Amino acid sequence: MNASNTQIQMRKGLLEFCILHIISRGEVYASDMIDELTEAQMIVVEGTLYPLLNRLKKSGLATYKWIESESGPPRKYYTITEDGKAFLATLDQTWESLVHSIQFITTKH
Amino acid sequence: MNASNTQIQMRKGLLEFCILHIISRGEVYASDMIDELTEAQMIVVEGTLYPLLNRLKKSGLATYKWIESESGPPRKYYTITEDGKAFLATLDQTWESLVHSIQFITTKH
DNA sequence: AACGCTACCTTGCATTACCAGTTTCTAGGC
DNA sequence: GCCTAGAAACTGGTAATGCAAGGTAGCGTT
Repeated sequence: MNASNTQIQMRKGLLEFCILHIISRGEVYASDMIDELTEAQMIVVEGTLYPLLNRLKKSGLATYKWIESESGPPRKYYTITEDGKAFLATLDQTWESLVHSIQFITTKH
Repeated sequence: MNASNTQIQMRKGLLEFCILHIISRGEVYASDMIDELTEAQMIVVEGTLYPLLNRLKKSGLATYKWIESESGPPRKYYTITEDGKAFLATLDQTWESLVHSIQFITTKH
């Protein structure tokens, strides 16, 4: 039970939330997402991201289309679906509730 | 991939954080903790709490002593250790960082 | 002594993130 | 054409955690 492991565990499930937000703003592919997450200090590796994207696709929350690159292999550009938008709205609420709950517990005299 | 499951996943690792905060305020036993968490709208069941408390004990972050009840079997009253206080301080920082990261991602134009 | 309640604990399952690779595809040099 | 380098997507295997559904034991009441 060390701090780095706890950090990982705290982030569990929040990645899905972050990815949905990122793809809700426009078409991006995996490397773009990693860049954005890294900028926000949420380090993610490819091996984590790809299974997550496949889960989102399989659940109908996200979709993608192949777009050829000017240099290199084609890329999967992801976008959010209508179902994804609705789901994201509930996740926003869940996150708000969670923040309030933690606030309540951590600030109690 | 439904909302309730996501809710569960989002809370992963945060329970440990909450429990440490609760026992840092004084001696409590399991039912007290569940009451406090429920009041904060963090639903927890016994099967989740007891293994977590054993982990905290085994890691030296928390300790307990048996106290007899006026009505019923004796109870384990938990308190935080010095190591637990130090660990809790790092968790406070981790939580702050996490909130900032999510804030950064969810509010980006 | 039989029952119910309380408190503590255990087992099996599902989910998720990480690590360490592998495969596929394109571009460019020989 | 052939080979290498690099980018992009993907794939087991492992570890950690929460949940559901139980089980065990002590205490008081009837």
